[in-house]
Amino acid sequence: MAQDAPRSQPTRRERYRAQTIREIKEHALRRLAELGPDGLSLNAIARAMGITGPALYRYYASRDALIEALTDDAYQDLVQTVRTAVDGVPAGEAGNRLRVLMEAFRGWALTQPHRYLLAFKTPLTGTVPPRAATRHANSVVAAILCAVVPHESDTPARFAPEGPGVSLEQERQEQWSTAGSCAGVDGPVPARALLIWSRIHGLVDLEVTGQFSALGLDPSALYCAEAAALIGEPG
Amino acid sequence: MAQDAPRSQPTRRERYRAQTIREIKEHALRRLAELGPDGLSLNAIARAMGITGPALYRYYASRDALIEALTDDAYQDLVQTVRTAVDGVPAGEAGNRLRVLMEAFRGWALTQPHRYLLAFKTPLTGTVPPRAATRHANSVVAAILCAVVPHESDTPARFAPEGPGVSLEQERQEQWSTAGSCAGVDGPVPARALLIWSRIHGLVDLEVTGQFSALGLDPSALYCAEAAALIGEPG
DNA sequence: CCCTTTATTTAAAGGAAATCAGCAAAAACG
DNA sequence: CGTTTTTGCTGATTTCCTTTAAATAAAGGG
Repeated sequence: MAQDAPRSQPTRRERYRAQTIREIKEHALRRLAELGPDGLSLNAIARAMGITGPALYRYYASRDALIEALTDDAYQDLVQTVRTAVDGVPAGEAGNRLRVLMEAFRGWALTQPHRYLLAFKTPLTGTVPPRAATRHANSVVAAILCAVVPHESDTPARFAPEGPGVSLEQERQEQWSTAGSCAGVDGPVPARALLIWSRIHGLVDLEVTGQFSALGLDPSALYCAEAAALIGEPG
Repeated sequence: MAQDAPRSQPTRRERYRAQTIREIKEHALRRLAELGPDGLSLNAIARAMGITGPALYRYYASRDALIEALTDDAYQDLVQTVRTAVDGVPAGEAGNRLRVLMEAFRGWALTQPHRYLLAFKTPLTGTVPPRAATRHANSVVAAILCAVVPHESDTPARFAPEGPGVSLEQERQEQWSTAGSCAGVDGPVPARALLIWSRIHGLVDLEVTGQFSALGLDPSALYCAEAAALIGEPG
């Protein structure tokens, strides 16, 4: 947990270890893309890397730990991609920012569907990820909010009725100092961000899982229609 | 393949076999609900039934075959539930039909999230289900269309641009005589049904996977907002 | 009562996850 | 330089799963 190195410079070992971890993730993502989430086997990754299975357990405590790390990376990468894309559009052009947001989101998901499914297909319900889920969901909503709330705290309506809004503020300050640069996002999440998220997710998820192609049609026009609809009803 | 019995009455063996299949599915669904999709093991099912593992291979050729059967059931059940719910509302009240459609869809998904995930989170992309995917997607769209297209072929816009609209009509007549009662659904799927589907799916999927509860909020108000929005822009 | 079909079992091959004991090399320390 | 510790890895083992193949019990039909 606590790093012994005083953060002056990473030792040779640390660099080597970090590189190995990177290599493990690369192989894992490759197998994930080819074989699907169930085909992800630590043994196979090790074999592909030229080492034996148990060697990987020095880097990840279990198969689930590796999957969790990949999921974390996926959320982070998705959010980062969306953020940089949106940041390329002036804050004044709300409509264009939304369009860019949707295209960035969709593009990321379509170019690496396995990672999108890894992030959103896993039933967080139940017992699987306790805190990570909150962190991930918050990061996505924060990115959307950042993208489309024009100036500052617009917040046309609020959700999160009365009960369990406790652990939210905690999490936000514990783990989310990196989010930053989003003004007026202290209270419950504004409804507009959730609306946008659910519409984007609906389209992207149906497309990624192949439902549209099963129907024999191209959903591009639907994205345009949804973007237009969202711009038309800006809260 | 071909049934020898002339369909006059099922023999004792056939009844016994059907009951066994039902029992297998029950145990499978129970384990699916408890352990998730990856925890579904033919051996465990057999053990719970008091028989040995290989005995199940008389009923399902493989684990995937069982999953496929469960997926088929899930789609059929979902569509059936939605249809009967919507049929309880007069055809004139388009807004209420849409609301009932959304609530039926959501209710079905929330009461059995494992079946919803089984149906929609399996990456059909790639090699998994060739024809079944088309059948399933069509059944969902047909049910939505049936629910909300007011009188007959409204079809405000059309998708499926030009290319691969070949196997659609074939499938529709081969396997879809049961759909029936849907007027004006010969050509490409109207955009409105896809719009409704993607919005419902976005909300339901985020809720089922626990993203909303991870945010600490109740998405009920979002459903109302989306229903109102869809009624407000009826194409 | 025999014979065919069906249901189920045992046996076994093949693979994966996870854990343990042990070995070698690099690093850290004297 | 030499010793100790940490780190990376191997091999063996355990358990569990899927799936095939062969042997056995049960049921139905002539």
